[in-house]
Amino acid sequence: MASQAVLKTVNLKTVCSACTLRELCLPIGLSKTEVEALEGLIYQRRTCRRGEHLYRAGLRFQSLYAIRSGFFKTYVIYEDGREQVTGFYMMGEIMGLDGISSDAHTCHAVALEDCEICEVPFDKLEELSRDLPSLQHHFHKMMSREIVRDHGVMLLLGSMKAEERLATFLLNLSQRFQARGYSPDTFHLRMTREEIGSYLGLKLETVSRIFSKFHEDGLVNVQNKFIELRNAAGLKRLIGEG
Amino acid sequence: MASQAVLKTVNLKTVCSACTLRELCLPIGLSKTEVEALEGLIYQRRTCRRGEHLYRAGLRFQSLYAIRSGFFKTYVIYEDGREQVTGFYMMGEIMGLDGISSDAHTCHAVALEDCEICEVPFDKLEELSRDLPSLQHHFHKMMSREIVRDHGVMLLLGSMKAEERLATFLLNLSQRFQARGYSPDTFHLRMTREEIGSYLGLKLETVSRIFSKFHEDGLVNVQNKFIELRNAAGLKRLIGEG
DNA sequence: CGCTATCTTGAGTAGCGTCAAGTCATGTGG
DNA sequence: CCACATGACTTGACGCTACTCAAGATAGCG
Repeated sequence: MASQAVLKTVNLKTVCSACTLRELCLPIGLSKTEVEALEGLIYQRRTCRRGEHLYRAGLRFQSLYAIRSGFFKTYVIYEDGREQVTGFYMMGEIMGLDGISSDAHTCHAVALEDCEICEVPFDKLEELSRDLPSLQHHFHKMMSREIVRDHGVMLLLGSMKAEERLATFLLNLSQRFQARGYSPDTFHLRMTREEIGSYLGLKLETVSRIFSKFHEDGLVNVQNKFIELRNAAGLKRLIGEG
Repeated sequence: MASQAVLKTVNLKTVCSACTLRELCLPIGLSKTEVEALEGLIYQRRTCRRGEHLYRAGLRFQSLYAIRSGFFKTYVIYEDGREQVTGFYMMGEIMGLDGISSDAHTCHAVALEDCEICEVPFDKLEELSRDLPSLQHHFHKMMSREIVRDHGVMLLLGSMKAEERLATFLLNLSQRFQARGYSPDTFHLRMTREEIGSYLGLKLETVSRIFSKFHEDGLVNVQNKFIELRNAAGLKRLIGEG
């Protein structure tokens, strides 16, 4: 508990230029002075405890949020109460891009574990990006990447079977952990079966059953939220045969 | 044929400031001089015949495309040949935003009828938007709107039943036609049942069956591609009861 | 007018959802 | 530190939705 508090303080002092995530986050490809300018506009670095909402649909949009550590889910709620998870976000990723369209957030963002985030006021970011073409361009790339990511989810939801969806999901997580320097084969799921199911358009029982089947087939070891990929090639093959 | 050619010439001469779509397209909210600056960077206005591809996945990304008239679909193809329609685009809408992320288009765009489009070189647009904050902001809104739209499709694909999906689809088309000054109750579908099905995560037979059911229930008149909404409220009610 | 693409409709089936019961993990208060 | 409550997960039985396969009708186009 004490060591955690210390860690938190250290991290919160870190600036973009010293952040290990700068190659994944907004500063990608910026020069030293450009990164310093970007640092200057970060409104505040703060923490978000597990279960806490970072923002809610309908609230006024003012800032984007870069995740320094931790794990979030975003979701939308339809009029009749239906809930759809629209994404899982981890360190180095930017949340809140959906809010620009109408000056209000259109989805909810909740922390799935204790998190640290950098709040970036959007008007300041637009202002700065007018002076820094490379920041401007990288910001456009990040928005575009979100669109491409969503197209991938549409493909998954629209034309994959349940097993293919879960295999795709696991391989995607694996690849993102690897890009952040973690093991691609061994990781903890931060979300429940129900949240996975919502994201993949499946019921939680189906997710559970398929985890069990993958386990039996020797593709993964599953112990609750602890996942070990035993045969990533097998998972990939599973997707290609639809 | 002759009258069509004349029409085409007239339209191609039109500039943004005189375009009836300026309230839906990039010039939204720009001043007169700003719109003129935007006009200056439009690379070319050209036509695209039915069945012709405007761009293909993998090709170098250079421009965005604003639709002046006509109808497009975009789709992605997975390694194994699976095809997923990711969107239908009509006049005033911008295509190609997905290409920014990697300097290459990530999906295919094909005209579903003869079209007229304005090609906007992206580097020029970034350049100009550095000088025109309102253009910059509106461009960001358009990208964000695309993300929000995709979230809506994810909700549809992830948690709606077949009938709800088709009802949502019809109401969405209706609303977009209305926003363009056309009848919200009477329109021609430009796409096949198979393309609708791909977009909605359904098979073409299912789409056909549900059209027939809607017809029997007095919700819509369906005569091939000609659609007449007879009871929009009924369609809306149908969605709310999932 | 005939060819082809598109659409409709039917019958049978597979895959995933629903409902239900029971197990396991987590955390809290006594 | 243990007992218990609560939420999360697993597994089974059954049912329904949407898919598959197939045949025939219709529309669009040369």
